[in-house]
Amino acid sequence: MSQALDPVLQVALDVPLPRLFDYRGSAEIVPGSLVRVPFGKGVKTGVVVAVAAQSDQPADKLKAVEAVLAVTPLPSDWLALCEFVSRYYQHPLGGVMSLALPPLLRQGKLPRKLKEKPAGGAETVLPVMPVMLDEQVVAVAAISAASGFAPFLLHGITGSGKTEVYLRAIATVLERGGQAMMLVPEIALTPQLEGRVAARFPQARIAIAHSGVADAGRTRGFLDAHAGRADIVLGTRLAVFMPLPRLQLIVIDEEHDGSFKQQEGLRYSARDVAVFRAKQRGVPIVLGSATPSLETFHHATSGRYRLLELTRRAVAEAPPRVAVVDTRREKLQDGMSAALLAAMSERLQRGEQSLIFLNRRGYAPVLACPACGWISGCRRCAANLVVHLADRRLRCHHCGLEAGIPRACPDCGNVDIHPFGRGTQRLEAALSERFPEARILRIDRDSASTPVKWAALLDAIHEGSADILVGTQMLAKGHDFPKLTLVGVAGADAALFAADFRAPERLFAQLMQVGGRSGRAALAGEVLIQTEYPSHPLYQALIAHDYAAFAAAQLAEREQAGFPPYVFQALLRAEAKQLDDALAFLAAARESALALGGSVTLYDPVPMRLFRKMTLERAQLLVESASRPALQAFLTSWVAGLYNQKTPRDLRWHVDVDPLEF
DNA sequence: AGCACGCCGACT
DNA sequence: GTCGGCGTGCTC
Repeated sequence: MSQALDPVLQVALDVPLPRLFDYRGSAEIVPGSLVRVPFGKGVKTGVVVAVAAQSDQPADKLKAVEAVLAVTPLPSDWLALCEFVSRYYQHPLGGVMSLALPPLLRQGKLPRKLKEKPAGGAETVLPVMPVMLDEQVVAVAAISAASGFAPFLLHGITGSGKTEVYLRAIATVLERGGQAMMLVPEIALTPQLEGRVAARFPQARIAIAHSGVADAGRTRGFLDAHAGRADIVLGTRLAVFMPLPRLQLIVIDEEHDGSFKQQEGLRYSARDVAVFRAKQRGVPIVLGSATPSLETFHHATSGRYRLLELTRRAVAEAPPRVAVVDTRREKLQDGMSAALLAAMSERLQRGEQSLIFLNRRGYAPVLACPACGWISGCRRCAANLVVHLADRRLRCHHCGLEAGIPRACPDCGNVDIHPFGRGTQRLEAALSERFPEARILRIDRDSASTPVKWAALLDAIHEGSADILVGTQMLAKGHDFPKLTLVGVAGADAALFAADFRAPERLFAQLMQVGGRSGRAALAGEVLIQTEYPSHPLYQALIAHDYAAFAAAQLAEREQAGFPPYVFQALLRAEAKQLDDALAFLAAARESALALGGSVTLYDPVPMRLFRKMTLERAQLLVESASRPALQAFLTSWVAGLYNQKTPRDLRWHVDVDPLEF
């Protein structure tokens, strides 16, 4: 009799099904509780999402909750955040929560008893507060004066002191007894930032949240934030899910960076989720960048976000001089123009450093047979194996497949096969021939494969034991190289006319960023871009250091062509053993979408650019709408239908809302 | 996703 | 005669 009065708990479980599971509970279990429940054969950990008087399920199917974890129930705003993410990205709620919870809680465990860490160091050293420029003062004042939801774009050129603005805004929040959350794109950037934050706020308790933090530490950080013990949460995209009862400020550094978007599983954008969260909690959010994403810049110019500009360098005298080298009429020597070589030799004589930046993706050399046209392809992917001379191996960058370098062409037996394509290794060899006295350092995935190797490379650069650096995107981020005064850029033109409409945006950001590596100390910097399109607006904007002009031109093009941010997109992707199966699934999904109606545009299913990965054939279907709510409403009913229809066993599908990569 | 149940081949 | 292949179906 009393059983019928037991409350029904709706529990989110980490199973790939878009629904909750009902259990019999007891009156003291509230939403937000973590519970252990019997599920199928075993036991799972779940989150109580709601409590109801009765269930849609027949009473005899309901099982009872086995245990309640001794954790303060998660607050309703955290549940609402997960529910929003689940709805927006069309991902089961249990899966969202599983990602949002730290590893131990996910498994239903608790970390070992917390050591009470004394708040603040014993000897309190007063932090050094740099003097700010007027623009920084204005920005800090605007952020600190904001009340309620207030999104800011902090657009500041490299070296203009964005971090100082963040720190001052955080200081205000801490003085008011609030918590602050700061997200950065990469794990590699957190240690140095952590040091800087800790030095500035010796009294504050800081929780670090990224995938490199050990399970117990991450779980403790989560509980510290949840209990209000942590004052500052610092981390990568997953930190956006930390529960923060006293949240008063969110900072997203390098907001344009693509790594805020997860590219597998739950494909969420931590930046966009953070904006939702700021709105939900009614707090200011600062999106900082030297090269904002066009989405964010569009919001800023249309008045949805408030624009704060830092136009002056706080740390160095002048921004680097940017110039183009017209390579149309010139015979390049190993890919380098006479002007670039001359500039490099000048730096050598002066004892300064040069950096040659190879932009083009897939610059890596493949093995090719000139006799029959054979190329070293990957068995599992629609990609080529890349030659790694360091350990004389061929490697696939998509699936990790490795092979030795064959002596002869496997197709025709020709022994004269060799790497094709100008990679960093080739360039390094050419440079050491040309500048035999120079100490050359190559920085790529091979030479910086581990954090230790990477740190050693950075040390070498810092202490000046290298004259010429050769590298790819890795070098663009985060680090100051005081002796670097020349950046040469090769192979950038491909991005100007790429099929990917975001390629120019990325190129601009990258060149701006890599240019910012030069001349950050007392020495003036110079950037030389080799190009066959010297008058291209993108390069002209770089020369003029005019992000706004570039962004305006790009936005005009996007609007004209009907690309984001003027249209909203989602992709349905499918992968199967046979490409035809993936395409057939998408074609059927398209038919069901047409039956639903709604103001969306449905494109044809097409194989993905990397149409085979890990032996699976992949295809995708693009959906667009000029209206975000219309797209969302459509996706909700469409995806519900996809879950209900039975799909072949070996076919996997997922939705990518606001995709960055096609 | 797991993990069951459920019918057809090569093994002690 | 069984062990076991992975095809379908369910999990409150």
